[in-house]
Amino acid sequence: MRISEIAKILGVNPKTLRYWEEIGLLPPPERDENGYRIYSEKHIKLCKFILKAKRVGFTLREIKEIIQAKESGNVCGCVREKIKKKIEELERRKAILESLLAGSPSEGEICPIIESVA
Amino acid sequence: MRISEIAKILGVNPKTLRYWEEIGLLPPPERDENGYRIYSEKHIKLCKFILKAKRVGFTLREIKEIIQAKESGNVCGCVREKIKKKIEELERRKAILESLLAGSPSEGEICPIIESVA
DNA sequence: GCTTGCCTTCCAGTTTACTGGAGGGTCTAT
DNA sequence: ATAGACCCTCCAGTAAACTGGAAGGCAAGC
Repeated sequence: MRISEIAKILGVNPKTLRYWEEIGLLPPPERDENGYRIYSEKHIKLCKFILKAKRVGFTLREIKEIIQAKESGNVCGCVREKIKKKIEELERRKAILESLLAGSPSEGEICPIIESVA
Repeated sequence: MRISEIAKILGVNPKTLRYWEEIGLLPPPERDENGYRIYSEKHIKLCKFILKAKRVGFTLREIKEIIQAKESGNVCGCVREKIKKKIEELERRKAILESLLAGSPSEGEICPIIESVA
């Protein structure tokens, strides 16, 4: 399938796919005799993974590392480590946010954040 | 106190403080007769708030909005809304990450993420 | 008096993840 | 045969949040 078709399925701009290819995130697809990129189901799966990984906060660099780890075999430990660290980071953030929300006992009276600023 | 002093206290680059001032995040401090910026305790508090807000994932633009909301009075609702949305976002991310980790039943055998890719 | 170490402004570069446009080729329908 | 919708490459720009460097001012110490 051609670039705009897969882009539509994934809900991304075709340029984004070329960009991912350019930075080595996406393996270069076959080309037809016109030089048009021809993508396969494998690409769709990989792109969906990339989008998912992006949604949870991995950078393209990190995603690339995960994909490369897969290719060289030694994967799970590395990936699990990354994910656990992300979760810890999210929990830290959440705790701070909740502490800000919880700051004022009489709900909605004075904003604890702004209090802590002023 | 001068720029490098406050920068040291906060653990940031003096350039960062000038940048924050430039984008209107930090109110311009007084200047001494040489034109040097002179910061007060108020600036330290505000900067600490900024750093905290950054740590939990607010952008400088959002932080600026919060600070401006404070100045115009109508604050708490807006800030609480923002925080709740951030928390929801974090929870969504966390759920996805945990689903990835939970994917393989026999701990450490096959990486569910990579499985879902290949 | 000269170096050192601050400070100033201004301009320019960095990273990440795209996005847009120019300039040009190809295929299909009318 | 010509318009429209694709595709290609390449170059350049965007946004966010800095960071670096040049060029120059001031103040203290040897």
